[in-house]
Amino acid sequence: MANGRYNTAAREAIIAFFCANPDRQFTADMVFDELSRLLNKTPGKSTVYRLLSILSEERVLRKYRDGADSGMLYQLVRGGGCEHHLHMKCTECGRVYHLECERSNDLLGHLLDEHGFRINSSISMLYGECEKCRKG
Amino acid sequence: MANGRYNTAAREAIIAFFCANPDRQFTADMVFDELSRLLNKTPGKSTVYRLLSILSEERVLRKYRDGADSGMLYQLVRGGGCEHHLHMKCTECGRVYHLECERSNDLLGHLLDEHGFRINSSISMLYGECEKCRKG
DNA sequence: TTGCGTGCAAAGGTTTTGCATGGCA
DNA sequence: TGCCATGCAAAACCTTTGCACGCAA
Repeated sequence: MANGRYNTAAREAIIAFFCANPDRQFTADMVFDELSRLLNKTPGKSTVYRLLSILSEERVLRKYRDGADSGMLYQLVRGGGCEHHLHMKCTECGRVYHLECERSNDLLGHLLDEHGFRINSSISMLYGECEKCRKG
Repeated sequence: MANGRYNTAAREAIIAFFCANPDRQFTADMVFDELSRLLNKTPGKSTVYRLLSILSEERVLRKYRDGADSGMLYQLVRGGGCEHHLHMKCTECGRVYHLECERSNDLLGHLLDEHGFRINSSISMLYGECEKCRKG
């Protein structure tokens, strides 16, 4: 590989798994369980932890915590532009929505201009219920 | 006490400590260290953990995690109304600001009416730099 | 052939829990 | 007096790390 890393089965499987679930996030344990189901030969848990850390450093994944109970969570980093809009995570289904609407960006400008707060969108998260879950 | 709990020195000291620092948040370890400095007789660490959990259940404190590295954090719950506005935490100084401005609330209404998202303000947090920290 | 990747087991840090004792009301 | 609170130590949990071996390029 270009970056001085080898392209192994475990690495490919993890990337493929996250790409198949771009708007969801998983703990190391959940990834481990999924790989166990998908692959014949399951990588060890420490390999999963190591790959998740490496992929986070490479900015392929985002690593964060969420709420009071969870362990570390990992999610695929979207192509680009996420630093320019807010995100909202549904507390029911866990999906993350990109709030790429003008009103959200207006607020960020207002907070900077009038309140002096420079919000870092890529690490901020709003929580609530999405439409599907509210009406479901 | 009214809620079937006893009012002990450790409990009072923890509440007093958080009341003295209403806009900051602490790990159990930090609370333990502070109490060690403030009190002659320091409560054990497990007592600190237990009291922090109990106070969180009683909604005196809020218990949450933050970012990729931190342990559990605890912060005093403000008197009321926090469920009606957004909050912003400065990544430099750690202070939490209450965004009780019309524009923030407009956004919440917009997200509900136009996008179907019902944001839960009390568990959402924006991160960024506050004016003081930006200007050094 | 070189050096990164992997698995296992052990270590590390944080938080919780069991149990006997101590203290509030 | 009856519960709740506390301290200590052990357990539980999640994540990282050391080391020897395996495998990609």
